[in-house]
Amino acid sequence: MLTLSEENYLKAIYHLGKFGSQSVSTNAIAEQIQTKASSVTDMIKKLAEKDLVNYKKYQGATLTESGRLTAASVVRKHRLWEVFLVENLNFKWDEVHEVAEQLEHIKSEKLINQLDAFLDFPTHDPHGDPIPDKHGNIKKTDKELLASLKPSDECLCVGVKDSSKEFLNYLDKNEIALGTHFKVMSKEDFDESMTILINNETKSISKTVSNNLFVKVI
Amino acid sequence: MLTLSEENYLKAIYHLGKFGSQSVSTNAIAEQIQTKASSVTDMIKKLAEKDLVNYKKYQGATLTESGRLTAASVVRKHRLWEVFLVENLNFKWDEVHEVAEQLEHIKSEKLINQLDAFLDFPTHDPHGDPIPDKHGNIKKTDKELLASLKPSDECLCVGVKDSSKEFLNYLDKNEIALGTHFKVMSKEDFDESMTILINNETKSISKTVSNNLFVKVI
DNA sequence: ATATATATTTAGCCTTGTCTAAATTTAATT
DNA sequence: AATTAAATTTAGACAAGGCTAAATATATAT
Ligand SMILES: [Mn+2]
Ligand SMILES: [Mn+2]
Ligand SMILES: [Mn+2]
Ligand SMILES: [Mn+2]
Repeated sequence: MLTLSEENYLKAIYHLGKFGSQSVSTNAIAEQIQTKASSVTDMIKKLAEKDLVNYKKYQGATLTESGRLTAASVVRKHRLWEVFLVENLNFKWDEVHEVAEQLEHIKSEKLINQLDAFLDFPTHDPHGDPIPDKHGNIKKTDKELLASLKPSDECLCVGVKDSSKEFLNYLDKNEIALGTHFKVMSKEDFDESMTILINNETKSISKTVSNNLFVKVI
Repeated sequence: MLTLSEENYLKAIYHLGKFGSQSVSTNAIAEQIQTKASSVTDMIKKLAEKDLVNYKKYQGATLTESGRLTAASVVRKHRLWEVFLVENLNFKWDEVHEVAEQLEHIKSEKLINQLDAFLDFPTHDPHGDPIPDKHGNIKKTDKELLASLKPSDECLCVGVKDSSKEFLNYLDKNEIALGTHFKVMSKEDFDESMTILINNETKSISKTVSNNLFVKVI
């Protein structure tokens, strides 16, 4: 059975290295987990010992199959809890993350599978991120960044790349949520800002924003 | 903010010493928490430092008001989660405790208050134990041990004193649950076993059993 | 190819919470 | 009251997980 700390390291590698398939640097993990590189080295060694990561000195780490499965399970729990908080406990999408960071470490097969059923087997969390199934598989839907669209393109908002409180609050203020319909009106060459039509209102959004919104073209 | 371990020590004192009002011995805490007396001494000192317990060498510990409130909050969370697991996630009353032991340490005011509302403000957990309100108060209902009743007394089962898996399984097997109606038919002088009427069936139960069932006389 | 900068690892220390063994205090018996 | 037993505390050690500073390896720039 893994500790909370070990689970967090596996999750970091999972997120930073394409589900753990790509090598992730010590520094990147330290940044993600808000710790020091030296602590990361220690922990990676321990995880390698337990056959959860592949590690070669100075070459970063990837997840083993066992490590990937564990990380996916933690992510699954995180996202299912986020759904529960929003759907049943009146949390807003910018309030769920910290609590889910705690709940994702609760150990009970039955709990998570029953929660999954209770929520009617959701496929995505409140930020549009896919929920791994109990075998760690995610079926990836095709989505792209709003920034990549051209004038006259229409799409639905299906996810956020940055799910920081600040960005989510910005979206709330501008009445942008999952499912919101966008039509690209124009794109400024100078700074790549966009004018888009939302609910019959035109709004100008910066490149930073369009680069952090996932959409599905329709 | 307290650690998981500190919370568990406070809870132990709360449970062993009448909500922490009575002095609890080092050994009793060690037994409850499954640790060694020397570890308890260390932790009690730390909690006294933080003004959560009153401690005098060799005299055991009581909870301060602050400690009592914290302990009650942990117990509140534990019991609310138990209700959730039984009511919404298909857990049986003998399956909830271990998971609640983990969930009780999740830190979020909003989470627990929303959970309380979601469950419609339950007053008792699946074992009949009262749920403290957000101020740590419990309104105690009058209940007594089945063992104290006399022939011809009738009552409803309102709680279990021992909520071990073994006892709960025994009750399941004998179709005894919260709300079950009992009528005492006779009491054996020799071993204090009782014959009671349950669902029009007479059953003989040992003193051990009648001493662990809380009932409300009607 | 060499020098410099950056990334990573190592070494040594710290805190939390635990343990065992020894010392001390309190409780129980003679 | 003196002795023995039991409970409690102290002393010293350890593992987990973290940190800082120093050493080493890799990457970048001259
Ligand atoms: Mn999240
Ligand atoms: Mn999310
Ligand atoms: Mn319980
Ligand atoms: Mn209970």
